Amino acid sequence: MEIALSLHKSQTPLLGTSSRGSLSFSGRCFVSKVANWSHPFSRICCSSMDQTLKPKPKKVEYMERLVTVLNHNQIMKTFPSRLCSQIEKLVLCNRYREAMELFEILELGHDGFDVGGSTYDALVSACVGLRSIRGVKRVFNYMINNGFEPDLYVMNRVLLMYVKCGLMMDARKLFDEMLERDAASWMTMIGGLVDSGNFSEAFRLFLCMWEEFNDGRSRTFVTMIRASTGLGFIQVGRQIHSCTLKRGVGDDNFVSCALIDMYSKCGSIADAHCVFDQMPEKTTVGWNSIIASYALHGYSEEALSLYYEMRDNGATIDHFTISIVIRICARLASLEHAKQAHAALVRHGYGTDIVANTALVDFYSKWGRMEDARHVFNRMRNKNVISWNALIAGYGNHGQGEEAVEMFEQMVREGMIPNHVTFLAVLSACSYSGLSGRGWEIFYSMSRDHKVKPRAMHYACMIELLGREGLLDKAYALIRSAPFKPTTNMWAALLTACRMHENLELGKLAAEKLYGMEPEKLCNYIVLLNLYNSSGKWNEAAGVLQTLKRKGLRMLPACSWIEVKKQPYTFLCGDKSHSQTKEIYQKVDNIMFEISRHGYVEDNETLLPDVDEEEQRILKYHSEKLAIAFGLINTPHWTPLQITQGHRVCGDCHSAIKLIAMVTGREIVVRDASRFHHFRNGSCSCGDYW
DNA sequence: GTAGGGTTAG
Repeated sequence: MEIALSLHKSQTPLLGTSSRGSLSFSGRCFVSKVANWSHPFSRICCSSMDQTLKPKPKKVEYMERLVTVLNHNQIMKTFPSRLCSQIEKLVLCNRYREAMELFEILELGHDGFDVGGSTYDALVSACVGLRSIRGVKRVFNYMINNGFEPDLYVMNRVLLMYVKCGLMMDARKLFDEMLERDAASWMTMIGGLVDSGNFSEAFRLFLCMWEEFNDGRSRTFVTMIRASTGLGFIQVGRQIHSCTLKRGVGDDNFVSCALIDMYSKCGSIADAHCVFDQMPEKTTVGWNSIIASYALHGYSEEALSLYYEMRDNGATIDHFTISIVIRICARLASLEHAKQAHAALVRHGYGTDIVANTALVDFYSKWGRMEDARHVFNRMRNKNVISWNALIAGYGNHGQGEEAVEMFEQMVREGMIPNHVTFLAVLSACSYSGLSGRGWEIFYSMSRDHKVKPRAMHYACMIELLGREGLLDKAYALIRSAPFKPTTNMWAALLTACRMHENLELGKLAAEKLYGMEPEKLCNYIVLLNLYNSSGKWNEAAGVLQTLKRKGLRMLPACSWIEVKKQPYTFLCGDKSHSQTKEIYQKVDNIMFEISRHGYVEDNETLLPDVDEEEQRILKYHSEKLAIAFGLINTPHWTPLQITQGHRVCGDCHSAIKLIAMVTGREIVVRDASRFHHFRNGSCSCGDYW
């Protein structure tokens, strides 16, 4: 075995092999007669996915009547075998629900009829397809009651079903109890561990398996490459990579794609590209993997040009490709490319794909084009929790808090189970829109009604909500009442609220907590500095400045850029390097004059009170303002301006841009690394997000 | 002879 792994010390020792050839875990041996095991099922509660299989009273009546009629009929003698062949046919064409309905007739009318291996196999397949624990329990009970000894194949299928349903405890129990195991049993179990995020355990089992089966087929390595990706240790991934080369499966398409993904997620885009270059045949999945890799590392333009290269090379574009491209467009704020991707989605026949459509909802939501987002969402035939979350977050981030709450309520009514992201979206929507009462109701309902434990982010939302209302003591009390150690997000929310409401004492406390946790983070000091400045506490402000100096923390010059005719133009604060400098400055001055008539008052609060007058003058020419002026001069009046900033928008700029959007009638989208700020006709709906 | 594998969305 070529792989040497250093796993976490707290792990229990490796599996041992008992004299009977079965594995023992933690000293306990789980060998028992397979036919007797009914316990894995007895503890299983019915999955919600089983609802459709639950016979309705009327349906039972109908079935019983049907069976009674059949019992009185001569057909009865030949009927079960016909039923079986019908079940197998239905499973072959993926009509699992109907297959299980026929099985119900068997259960009701033919208990005692041993249907035979192939039908059991088909029935387990149907349950796997339906992810139905209750179904497999029924099939298995029928099997055991009729004296059928499940063979290895059927056992593997049941194991797979547990794994696919995420019931890893049951899967493990079954796996331990299996008298016979082959490579498929091992890799099903290991794959399940990888899917459930238990990567080190997956490696432990893999090492055990390797002693028993030296299974060097490509699909085994693919699973272990995924495990390396999950572990995040590139060295482990490299060792698996070298194993694939030694075994001669390094060129396998599946292996290559898994490797591209692994190298990219472990931080090496160069290695990922190297694997891609060496692929003998560049498949769609290969292209998708490399495009996604570039996108993951923030190389959006490169990713997009790879997509065009893929298209030009005649590779098949699939729904994965389009989903990735839409995501890239969201990051580039490129409406034009996104529209093309939307069209390609429909043209290639993936108009109903849930992931691609969710990516579109997300794209339009990020852009603040909520009508478009809603339109795509409404047309989706299938929606999952992520689709709902994207829409709710969209409404929330663009100031439509009531719509966000409404969608949340509709989601719950329709039986979709909200997760922690849903609550983050709806709570921050309540916070931004000042829906305090509703926010609290939802916060309390999280663990009570939806069994979702509030995390630090949810607390931070509530602290922000209280902070906006000026209820700073309550916000502080909430921090102290949290059942975990308060995080930086929570203190930062309190500090921001203190700055907003000029509460020096609490602000100082929050800032000190933050200094302890993030001593090198500049913005924590700046917020306190501004709080001191606005309260006229010059000595304290000077103290903060001294701390900054001592720590060598400096403000980086702000930088923003705008794309005009596919060409990006970059501006620094007070930048004079551009050839149109004169016009740009004139435009900024004009706009400033214009918006001052609409109530804009320049914020004279400066971060560095000791800079001279000339510098002060330059500092007011924020990079965003210059970029917007450039955009106003060089783009047609109907196009929205997309400004990207390398920093967080400051309060002064924020109100200025809002007013510029109003007086010029232009739509302005300002985005930073993680989120969009959207301004349209003077209404702004953005807030800080973590 | 069957089953276990890669890429996408908040």
